[in-house]
Amino acid sequence: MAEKAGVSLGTVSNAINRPEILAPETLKRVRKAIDELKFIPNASAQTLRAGKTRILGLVVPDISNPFFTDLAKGVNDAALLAGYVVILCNTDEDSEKEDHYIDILAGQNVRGILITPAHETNKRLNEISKRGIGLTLVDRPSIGVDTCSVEVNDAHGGLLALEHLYERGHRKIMCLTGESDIPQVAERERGMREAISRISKADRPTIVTQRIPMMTADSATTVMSEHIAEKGLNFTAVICGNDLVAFGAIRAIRAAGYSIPEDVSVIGYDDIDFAANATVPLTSIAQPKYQLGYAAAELVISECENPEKHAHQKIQFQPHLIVRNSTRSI
Amino acid sequence: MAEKAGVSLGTVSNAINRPEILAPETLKRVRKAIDELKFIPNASAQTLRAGKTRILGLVVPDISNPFFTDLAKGVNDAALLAGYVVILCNTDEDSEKEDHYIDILAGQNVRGILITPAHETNKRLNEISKRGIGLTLVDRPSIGVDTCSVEVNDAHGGLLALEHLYERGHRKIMCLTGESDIPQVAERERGMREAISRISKADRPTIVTQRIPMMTADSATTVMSEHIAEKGLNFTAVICGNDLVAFGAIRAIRAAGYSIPEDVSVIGYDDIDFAANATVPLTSIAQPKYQLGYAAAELVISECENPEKHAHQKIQFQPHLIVRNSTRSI
DNA sequence: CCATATTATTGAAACGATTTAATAAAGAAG
DNA sequence: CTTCTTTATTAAATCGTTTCAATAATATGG
Repeated sequence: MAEKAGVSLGTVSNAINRPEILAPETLKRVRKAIDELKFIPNASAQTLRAGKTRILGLVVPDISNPFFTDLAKGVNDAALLAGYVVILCNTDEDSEKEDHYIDILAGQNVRGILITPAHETNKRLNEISKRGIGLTLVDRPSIGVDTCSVEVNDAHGGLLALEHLYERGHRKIMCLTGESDIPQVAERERGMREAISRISKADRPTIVTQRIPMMTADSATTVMSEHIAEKGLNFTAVICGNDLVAFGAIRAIRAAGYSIPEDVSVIGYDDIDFAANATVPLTSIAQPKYQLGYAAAELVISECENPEKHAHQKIQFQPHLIVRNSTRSI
Repeated sequence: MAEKAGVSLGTVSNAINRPEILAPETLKRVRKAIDELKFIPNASAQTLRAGKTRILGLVVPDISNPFFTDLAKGVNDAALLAGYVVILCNTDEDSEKEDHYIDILAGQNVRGILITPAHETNKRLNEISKRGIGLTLVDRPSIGVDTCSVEVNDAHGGLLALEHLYERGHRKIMCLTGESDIPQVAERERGMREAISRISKADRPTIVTQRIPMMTADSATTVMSEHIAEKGLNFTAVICGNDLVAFGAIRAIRAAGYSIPEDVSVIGYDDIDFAANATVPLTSIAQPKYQLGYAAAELVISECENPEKHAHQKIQFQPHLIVRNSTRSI
């Protein structure tokens, strides 16, 4: 240690953390020694003593999905500004991997965790808070857990999608989405039902729901192909769980010899950057991805820095419809 | 602490790290207590004792680019397998941000750093190694720095692109790419020159190089629009720095009233997932993105775990051409 | 049945910082 | 010249783990 300056290590600590209490002359001497020895405090020791790091954990189901990429960017930027750093955890929608990562993050003493749980709210989440780790749910409502959350009005998104198709004359609509234990999926379906209930009974469209195991293009292609093979094209429009799913569905529909939007209208969700550049520019429900991440990071950080006077809050953004060429009137 | 099992903390440590030396009965008891108390070892304390963390830093210029997303996924997966965790740093191609992140990572005592430097090799990189932090260059040759590197044969990629266009009759080719201080950009141009040199002198195509400040779609659109406005369409094909740049270029070309591939052939680089689903499915040079990240992570980890008998190595992958609809014969 | 070898567990030191209480030195007041 | 403040510095405790030497318990052999 830097007692090359002829002082005790307590004084060194003071020189770094409370320079004002040192005699100017001593301070100068210590600083010189610090410089000469290129002394850099050991973060682990500091953490161990203080019990808190400046690390956040971000747990997402699929970092390949540009939605989460943009979100992660928002988180990173907000974190950097506050002097935090982010550990990225990709779960591939696998609950076990999710749990494993949560344990690792807890072990790393992260100060806060931002998570989009892959499935229904994870039991482990309660333990996180109990451990004194900040927690914010991202793009998920906070049901059953007492935390902050940042979400988008999914019911409204579902409603927008359905109304759009209804107005264009579609009466047989497929909903190609994830498992119903995903709160978000459930919410959007609720919004769709709400939209339907507003329509006069005689004219109500029928919905055929097709669930896919993973929210990826490949998964969507497989399920859609099977559906068409078994039941034919028993719909004129598809509402997809996200844009990747929409791309996958389009691929399958085309492979079966149909065209978009001539034979089938397709609507995506998230409005990722590529939606505009897709083979058929994709009609989609836009969400403020970057802002979602940014706001979420600000929330956990505020919780971390001021745990006692922190009140959990829920920020909700509104989605909106972007009409492009993948949907048309019939 | 978990002396609920009625053992000393030394025994708990043994139960976790060298279970074979414990009496089976004791082991069972300790494990039960660990479960019940949801005990997770404190990484800071472990780190303090061991003098080393199990954290890697990944520094990339643009996490929004699916190329880096896939790469990051590879890094994460390899890291998870070895019990490491990854801090993600996005620099937006900004050297200052890059330096700042490197300092932060050093302060966090990361065990190793994986970096794709935005510009010419960063001076700070030498300091990293000196500090005993593992270092591997990703998707960049290691010039001037003594490290491991994982790269793709960029010269060959450039050659493939040029040969493809030459074979299809293109003789006036634009190269829309980044600053020449990016080694990768330089390498690809070298490959293109090599391809040209193989062609009989009379028939050699001319190359007009247009550099863009950032490797993003927006940046490409701006530069391409300006070029067309000033000089008209003085080329029949464009070789782009990456697929995002290609999308941006296509947007500008279309906005100017031309069609792809009728008026201009466009070739991208990276073959990101969306290349196949793009408005015009994009011809591109494919790189093994995930493997690149995976291999890089394995390299740093091996360096970290065995610093003394580690020999720096350079892994090189080969790119290959994927022909789609954005290029055609003239 | 004792001595020795073997196995299982424990106690204490160490890692590197922060922090608090204690001490030493200097200055002011009586 | 004491005594009391004030200021500057230090010694020691602490954080949660790992590790090694020491001890206790059990088994083996003579």
